[in-house]
Amino acid sequence: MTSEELLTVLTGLGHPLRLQIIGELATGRVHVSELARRVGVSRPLLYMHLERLEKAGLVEGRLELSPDGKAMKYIELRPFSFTLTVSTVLAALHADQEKGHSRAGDRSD
Amino acid sequence: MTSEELLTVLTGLGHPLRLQIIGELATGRVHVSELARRVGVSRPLLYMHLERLEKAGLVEGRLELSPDGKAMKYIELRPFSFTLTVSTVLAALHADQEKGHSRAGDRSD
DNA sequence: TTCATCTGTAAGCTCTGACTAACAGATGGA
DNA sequence: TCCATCTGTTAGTCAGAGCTTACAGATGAA
Repeated sequence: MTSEELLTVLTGLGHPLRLQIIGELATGRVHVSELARRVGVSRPLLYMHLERLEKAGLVEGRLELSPDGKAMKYIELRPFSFTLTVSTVLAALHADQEKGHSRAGDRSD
Repeated sequence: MTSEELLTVLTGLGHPLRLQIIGELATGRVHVSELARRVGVSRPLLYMHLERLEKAGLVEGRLELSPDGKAMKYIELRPFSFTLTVSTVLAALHADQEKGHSRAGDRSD
């Protein structure tokens, strides 16, 4: 795991609303509009946060057809487990060098 | 651990430069000016990042006198270990309610 | 005294993450 | 038809994290 991937997870979880979203999804999958109502935010805003969670691989969206024929996008939690220690960080920084990234913040692609 | 504390750690680690700082400190304590040189940033900027790391409890600063009488602020890593799972998040959200932190979307059941 | 090093902070700029308002398209039902 | 629901996107505002420049004070050595 590179530091870039690690950072995607860290900053992905690093927002109160996104923690709340994780909390809501813990009990089962929910479609977007319903989720927006539950956490009390607008849909466009929710989309933005979901995008970050999805990029971090913490959440997954699936478009389905409801019984009454309406398109519904269901969001579900992807089980995750990360250990945060000094070793984790060192491993990430080391993985960067293997990939040719000389420093944590470098962007060559 | 409340979600606020969890977020302090997540956003505390959630920056490339701060990961790099952790990496530098892993081999041993370093004083501020030297650390700034190693990670290649200005001292004022480093102070800002150190402040965040310190608030998250990941790092500790100690002012000491060098052999030649100069004041030196040594930064050292505080060993940490956090597990990031859905349960962690749920526990944090639960801890919030115990503390009476109410939000807009809170349920009272 | 002057220089080089260390400490610490304040003022300001920039850029992006966070957020709102408004749009456009599709479906089922009254 | 019109209304209610769902989907998705764009344009724009705003606040704060991130960063730079500049300051001020202390020490030891030349």
